[in-house]
Formats: sequence, structure tokens, C-alpha cells
Amino acid sequence: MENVGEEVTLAGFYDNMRKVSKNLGFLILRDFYGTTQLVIETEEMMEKLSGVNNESTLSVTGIVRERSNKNPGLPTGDIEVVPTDIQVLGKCIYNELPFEINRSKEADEATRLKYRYLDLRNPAVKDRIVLRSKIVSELRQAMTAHDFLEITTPILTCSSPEGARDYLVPSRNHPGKFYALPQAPQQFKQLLMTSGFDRYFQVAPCFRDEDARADRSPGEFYQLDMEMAFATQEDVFAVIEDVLPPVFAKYGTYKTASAAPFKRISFTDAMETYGSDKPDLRIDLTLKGVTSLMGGCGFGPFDDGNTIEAIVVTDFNASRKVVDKICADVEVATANKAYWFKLDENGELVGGISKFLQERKDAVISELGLKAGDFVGLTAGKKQDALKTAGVLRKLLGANAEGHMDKERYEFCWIVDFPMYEIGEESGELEFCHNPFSMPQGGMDALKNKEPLDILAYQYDLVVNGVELSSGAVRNHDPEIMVEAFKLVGLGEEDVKSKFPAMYNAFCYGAPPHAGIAPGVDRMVMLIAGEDSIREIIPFPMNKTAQDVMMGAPAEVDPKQLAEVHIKIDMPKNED
RNA sequence: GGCCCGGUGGCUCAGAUGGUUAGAGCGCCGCCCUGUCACGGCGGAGGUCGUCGGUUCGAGUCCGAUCUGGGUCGCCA
Repeated sequence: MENVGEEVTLAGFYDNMRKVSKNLGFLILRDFYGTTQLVIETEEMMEKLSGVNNESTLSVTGIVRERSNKNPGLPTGDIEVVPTDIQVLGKCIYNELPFEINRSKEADEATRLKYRYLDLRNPAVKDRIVLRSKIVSELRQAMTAHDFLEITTPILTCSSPEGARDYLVPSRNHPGKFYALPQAPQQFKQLLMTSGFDRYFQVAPCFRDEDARADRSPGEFYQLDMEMAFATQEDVFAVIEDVLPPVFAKYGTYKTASAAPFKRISFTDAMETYGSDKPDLRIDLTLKGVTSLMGGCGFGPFDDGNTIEAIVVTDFNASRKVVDKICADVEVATANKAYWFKLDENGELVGGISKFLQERKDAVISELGLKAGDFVGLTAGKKQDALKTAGVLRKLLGANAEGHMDKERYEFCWIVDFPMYEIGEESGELEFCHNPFSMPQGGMDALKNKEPLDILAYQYDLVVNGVELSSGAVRNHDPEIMVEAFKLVGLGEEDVKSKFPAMYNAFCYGAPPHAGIAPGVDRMVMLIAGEDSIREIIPFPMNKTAQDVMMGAPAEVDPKQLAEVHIKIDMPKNED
């Protein structure tokens, strides 16, 4: 309104025209910041627009006027611009687009990705990218305010033993040799600590050649990578608890985020209480072991020395149809069945597997503390299977049974005290549980004197609303402890030296104890934006099969390029 | 690699049990409309139903194979 009467020049995209007659029309001009209505009220101006397709870019000079019919629903709804000149800056040569810009989110995803530059013109799509930028900017400011230095680390490096498949880059100058894109800046940041930089962070690109998921982009993603020297687990927790919640609360779909200190749950407790190492604490349901209460009751899966887990849901009101759907979903997700029964209004055990429990009715009711209307979900199997299945069941019950999930907040927790070692499922032998960089709790003494499976690591995960945001650790900075840790999994000093030559050598020159963590930026933005697909918060995402359908990557290259890097293609023949 | 779901005008979708000319909304094109704002009215164009093969008098619909997209398990912090 304060510009009424002024001559202005606006530039933007031809969004839409509502043509009312030969010499009256309302043209909506859209730019990054919003829209403005232009009134075309002369045949001369109308003529300038004839043949101009939607989405062309225009420069419009005209006079700002107060509207006679205001639109209170629009930020610029009080004014309109009466053009005196219209220039077409960039022609859209098509009168029909692959999708309507303002409805692009409804279009086929392959088409959206192919025309991502059009998809991004949709304000609702663009806003996610703007949000991402704001979040990253805020994280940078917070880290800098905590005296962390942002330092970039190499993209062309060598394979790092994170455990995922590497992206390889052939070397021209060194025939037969390859660079690898980093799966994470893990070793470099630890070397920075050894160099004396005591607070490092980076919004770090990470590259892993693994298959995609709805919440996992294939190929590349970003981490808020950080590391601190002369620091403990507590120091890392304190920084994260200070940096993340304000960003979630400020930009999030939900306006509440956990305050410091976050709840801490040991890995073992998390598995036994929630059936998951990434529990959603917004759900108030917990697991209860009922092996001795229900074992041998005559129901097949409850025999054979199987572990049985129960989840009591009070005041359960979901329909039988919902219960069946939950059980079916559990089976799809875990390849393991879920069972149930209820305590009805008359105090009888009914439904599901209740008939097997009638003889133990009183014990069941008293041990589980059941009241009329309570529902009991059950799982059975080998201990870990029963727990994990119950974990999935818990999530589904929480989401479907009313009153057991307070959705409107970000609930953070730390999962701590992960085991250092486990017995590998395939090999049957002792293996590192997470990565081999973590410091065993108890150090050398623990490695030498404790049962390997009982040794815990200073390894922690950050979980929010059932999503694993990050894992981190206090690192093993002592070469002797490192060698000993590797000995337990059957590797010798030579293996350590050959696997991590730079780190091992560096640590031999005096290394500070250090610890760090690397929350996933894409996951954070997803959670904050409330999006279910990770592609919505990435400017130019790849599709599920790691292709960029807009650019056409990956693509074949010129034979000359291959020759320069000493590569010959040896395609398998399709003979079967 | 396994499993689940999808592929019908430019976009979103409907097409029980196989049956004659495959429909709708949006978009697009043309005409009309002097205050619209999801503008409105009238008219129109546009589809080898992902592909190949089979069953059948007849296939968008049934069967087989295949391509392709998404979800998920494996994999991956």
C-alpha cells in the first residue's frame, strides 16, 4: 500500500491469467518471494501478451494501484500493478507443461525429477529447499558459536573402512589405481584432532554406494560432522543437546523439542524395554517379558524355550480390522508373527490366543495388571527376534491405539553402551559391533580380562522420534589398545597398520583423546519439514536406482576418456 | 537379489463378473464475457490402455514373460 501511485518494475514468471474480456484480464506474476496481480486493461497490453505462454519470464513496468476488490487472502491482495510496458525476458515455447506448476507434488515422481527445475518453481516444493538452507545456516552458526572451526576434507581420497560400498574414481596418472569418494570424513577428522585442531565441524558430503529407501538417498548425503579433542562422551552430548533442539523447535512441524539433558538408555535396556535401538519415546508403551508366565501354555509358538514378549495397551478401542492389519504389517516387516488377546468388560480373556491362557487367567491378569478393556500384543521367538518383533508391534500399536502417542513434539534420546563385539551372523565369529574406531570401556584392562561379548564401547546413537539421526563415539586414540582390540577379532598389528596407515602412524606421535558424532543433515531436515520422502528436501535428488534422470547420470563416456584412465569395459553377456 | 504395490489423453484418476464408439476433473486450443482471484459460459482437439506373446468369436480387463516407477527386506550409521 505504501507504494501506491509509484512506478515500479517487476520481473518474474507468468503464473496465470484470468481473462475477463478482450481488454480486461488479471495476470499473476510470480517470483521467488510471491505473486503480484497485474491488471491488463487496454487492448495494447493484451496484445503484448498474445501468444505468450504460461511460465515465460516477463519484465513489467507499471503503476501501483489500490485494488477496488481486495483479496485479504494474499499478502499483496490490497494492490495491483497497471502495466505501461511488458517485455518478455524468456519465452516458454510450450503451451502445455509436463505438469501444472502449483500441483507438481501430485505428478508422477519420475516426471518431477526429470523436470526438477519446473518442479522447484512450485512454491510448496521450493520452500523445502529454503528451509534446508535455513537449517544448515543455523547449524553452522551454532557450531561456530561453540568455537568449532569448519574445515573441509578431501573428496578424492582412498577407501575408508566404514563398511559400505565405495564409489571409485580411476586415476589417470597412476594406471590401475583408484581414488574413492569418502563414505564419511572419519579418518580426516581424527587426523585433525591429532594435528591439534580441537574443535572441528563440517557439513560434509558422504558417498556410499548402497540401495535407497524412502528416508535414505542413494549415493550421496550430508552429515553435520564434528569432532572434539581432549573430550569425553559428556562433552559431545552437551554440544549436541545445545545445538539441535533449538533448530528443531524453531523450524519444526512440531514446536517442542527435548531440552538438555536428553534421556539416556543403554543399548540393552532399549532392546528389552522398547524392542529397538531407536525407540520412539513419544509412544508410552513398553515391553514386558512373559516367558515364564505364558511359556508352555499349549500355544505352539510359545513353547520350545522361545522368549515371549508382551505389550499391554490400556483402554484399547481399535477395531478388529485394525488389529488384523497391525499383525499383518508386523509379519511383513519382520517375517515374524504377532499375537494378541483382550480382557473384556466381564473380566474374561477373549479373542486371539486367549483360549490357550484360560487356565492361567488369574496369573496373567495380576502379573500384567490388566483392567477391563486392556489389549495385550504378543510376540515369540528367539530372544532377539521376539524383542525386535515386539519393537515393530509397539510402534504400530502406538500409532493406531488412541492415547498412547503424543505426536506433536521432537523427543530425543541417547542410546549408549553399545557392545564392542558381537558374533557375526554369517561368520559365526567375533566381529566389531559397530566400527573399529571406538574406545572400549575399561580400555586395555577390559580387552585383556573381560569376556569379549561383555565389553561395552563408548559408542552412542542419537535418536529422535524413532529415527536414528546419528551415531558417534569416543575414539580409540591409543595404538596399543587399537592393536589389542583388533587381536580379539583375529587381526594383527600389521592389519591395523595396513588398514589405517595414516591414523595408526599419527597416533604413535601422541594423540589427544577425542570424540565426535555426525548427525545426518538430510534426515534432520526431513524430520523438521515433516516430509516422508527424502527427495522432497534435496534440491536435485536421484531416483531410487541412483540415477539422475534430469542430467542422465550415470552415463556412458567417450572411449578416449576411458583410455586416459586405463579402463576397459567388460560387460557380462546376457546369455541365459 | 527377495517380497508388496503401481503403469489407461499433457497431469490426476475411474473403468464388478472379458462384450460393441474407453469416461471424468484439471490442463491445452477456439469463441464469448468490463473487476477476476481455484473467474465463468459454449465448443473442440488429444488415448496402438508400458512392451511382447498367449487364451478367446471378442482382452484395458484373464494367463505368461519382460521393461519401468515407488515401498520394503537384504545392504547401509
